[in-house]
Amino acid sequence: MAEGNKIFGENKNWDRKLEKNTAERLNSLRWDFSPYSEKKIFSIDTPPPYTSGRPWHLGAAAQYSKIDGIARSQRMLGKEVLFPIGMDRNGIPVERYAEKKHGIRMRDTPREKFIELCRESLDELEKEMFEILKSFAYSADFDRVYRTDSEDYRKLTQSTFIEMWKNGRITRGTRPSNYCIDCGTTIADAEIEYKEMETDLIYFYFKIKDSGQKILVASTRPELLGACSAILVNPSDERFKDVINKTAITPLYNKEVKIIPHGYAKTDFGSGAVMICSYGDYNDIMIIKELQLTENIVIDTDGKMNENAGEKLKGLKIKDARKEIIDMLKEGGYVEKIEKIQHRTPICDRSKTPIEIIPLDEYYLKVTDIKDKLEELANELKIIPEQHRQILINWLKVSADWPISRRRYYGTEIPLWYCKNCKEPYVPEEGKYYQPWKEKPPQGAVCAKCGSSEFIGDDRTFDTWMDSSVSALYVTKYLSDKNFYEKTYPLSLRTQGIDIIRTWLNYSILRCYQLTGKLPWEKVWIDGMGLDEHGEKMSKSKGNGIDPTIVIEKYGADAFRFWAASEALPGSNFLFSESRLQGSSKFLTKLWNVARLINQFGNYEDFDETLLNESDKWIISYTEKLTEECRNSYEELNSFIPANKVREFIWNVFAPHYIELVKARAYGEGFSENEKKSAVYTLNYVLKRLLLLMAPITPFITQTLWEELYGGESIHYQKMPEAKKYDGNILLLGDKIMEFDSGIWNAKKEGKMSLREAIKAVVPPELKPFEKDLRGMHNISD
RNA sequence: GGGCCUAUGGUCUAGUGGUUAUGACGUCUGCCUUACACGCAGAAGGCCGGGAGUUCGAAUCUCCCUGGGCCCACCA
Repeated sequence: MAEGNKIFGENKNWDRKLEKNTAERLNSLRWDFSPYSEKKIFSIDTPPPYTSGRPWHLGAAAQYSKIDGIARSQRMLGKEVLFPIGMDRNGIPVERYAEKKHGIRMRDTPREKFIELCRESLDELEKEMFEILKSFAYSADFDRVYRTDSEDYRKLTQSTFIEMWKNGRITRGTRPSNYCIDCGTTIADAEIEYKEMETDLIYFYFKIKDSGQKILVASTRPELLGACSAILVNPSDERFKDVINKTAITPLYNKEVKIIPHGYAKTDFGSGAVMICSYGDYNDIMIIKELQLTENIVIDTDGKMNENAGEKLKGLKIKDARKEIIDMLKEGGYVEKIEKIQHRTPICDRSKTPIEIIPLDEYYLKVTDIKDKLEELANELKIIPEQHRQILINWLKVSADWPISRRRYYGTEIPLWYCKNCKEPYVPEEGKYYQPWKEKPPQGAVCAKCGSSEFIGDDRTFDTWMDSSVSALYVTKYLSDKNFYEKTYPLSLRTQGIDIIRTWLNYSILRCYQLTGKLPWEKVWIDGMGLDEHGEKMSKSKGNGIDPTIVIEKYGADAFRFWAASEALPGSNFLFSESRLQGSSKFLTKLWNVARLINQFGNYEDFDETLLNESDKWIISYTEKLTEECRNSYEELNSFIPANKVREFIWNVFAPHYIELVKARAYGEGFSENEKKSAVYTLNYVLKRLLLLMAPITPFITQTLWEELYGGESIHYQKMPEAKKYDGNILLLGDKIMEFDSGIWNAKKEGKMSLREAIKAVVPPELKPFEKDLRGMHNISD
């Protein structure tokens, strides 16, 4: 206590320096989870943050601080809380990061070496992320961090894949992929750049079958004419009303294609009629899928035209084929005109070559046949806030089978081999981590079809969402501990951002349902986005990301956490604002000074509550009502309400009215010993309660004040008190007290009196029980 | 371009059919009142984005428009 007084004496403001004094004790608190606890289990599936070159900006840190508030409040509400922390470490972002950092290209680097470089980067980046999390006292189980690229985790991803394979949930199909002809590989969306390039827009005619009519089509990709499977015109376009739904004949190829009315065709571009080819661009993919048109591929992976393009074009490179076919169209008299246009072209970010869309053989996870069931599950799930359910439902409605294989290096390997003789896939047993690109299949592997024992490993990896979509299974020990799994699955809660509903939420439900037949959680808590001060999403490309460490160093972690909790209701977007953050920091200083004052008076813990003064009964009733509101909100995973209610109470009621009302009594000036004790007891009663109510949101200041004033076990091991019965009538009288105070203050102000000066005033009859305190507070004379 | 969400004093936010619309930050005025000047007290500031409708009555419900956000797709 003596030391405590010293801390109070020297520090009039709460700041980062004081937080750092407490940080070590705060971060060393442990909450070991036991599935056998008698307490109610509350298990949380938290997002494993992506460990990549992507900066961990303030919006993300704010979200994690709110999630931590949920875990802390649930502990204080008496639950046994499973609060794991994972690191998502698979996939393209880290590959790109390593490429940039070392100035290398993934496919020019030996795979083994490249993986090693990725892992080094991940370890460095991960360290920084742990530091950030600990800087604001994230209270997850850091002793058991999981990593999605660990052998154990990848084993789970692979085992669940094998299980699904055996259940017939995996299919093969071709998928239009980005392909760079110069690099000779598929490229990821992240590796695509867009560049304005000048291109020829060719206007040429198709004949209409069984009539003398023609239709004029404009295309930048005439070499795909052989792949044309439909012509689209806008249904409202008067120019085409005579030919809609008729059949056109492709020039040169003489194939029949339908003229289909579709909103995708814009009346003001080109001729208004667009030909759909497999595949000119991504819209073609959408349209071909939507209208169930047949694809006809005319370009091979070497960038040359194939036999489907016809004798004259076969073997030509795309550019040459385009020239050739334009000449052929001209010769045939089909061409109306050629326009030069600026065209935003997708190009490979390395070779700067325009990308081609070419179908490749990929694995899919079946979705379409269980869409209805998934929608039913999505409706059963409790979603906070409710309004975000629609986003999930909308995606479920349009979801197709999920392509899960990727031609990348740093990811969980697809655990398959293929028979050298007959190409039949060989699937190993679950329960082991496999690396088919460098390992032989398990000993004794024999092809089920032809009996051969020679195999080639699949060198692809999974889409990263294949890993993260089973986080709910990993943290509940689906594979490794049956008892644990049964006690913890389904989990109580999934927490995540609104931006990954289509991916993480959607795929997790899909995968976990397919494997367990159940929803993975009871509730999902979906937070909004942290936006910059202009309301735009923080991102590396925009350069508007704000570094949370700088903000935390400047204003303190609790100010940051309090700001995050109090700024917006869960689910709403929140804009970064330095001045509001400052406001939070001022509030904490206010609380600090309230505690400094109360600390001076000591405490009388054994005071008999039946002897309480009326003013004290008033503020205690107020406190109980506040407790009720806060507890209810915490039960509903909402810290916005507690943060704001507590701030309003402290700043608008407790400090200006109650404390001023009883200050003289607490000092013992002109009051009996019992009256003094009653005030001091109540001041501590309320402060203690406020600290408990705020502990989940602001762990540093509450830990510090609790240590200084009340000692004993950490505040974070305490239970959130239940609200006692309170007197509604006295609360109404309290409002009158506050009105009376304002009246006096106004009168003194108008009379240019100092607040200490004596004033003549009449205390209204209903405030008689408070008269002595009021007279002391305002220095009222007769 | 498509889907969804959203719009409250200078800035942010509560409120979700019914008397004078909540609070914070900022602004202005006056105060160092033995916890706090990162404070105290007081004040100004809002046709609740625009338009139409439902209703006895709308910030609150419906439709349209406009701005913003998220995800998806990116113009033959």
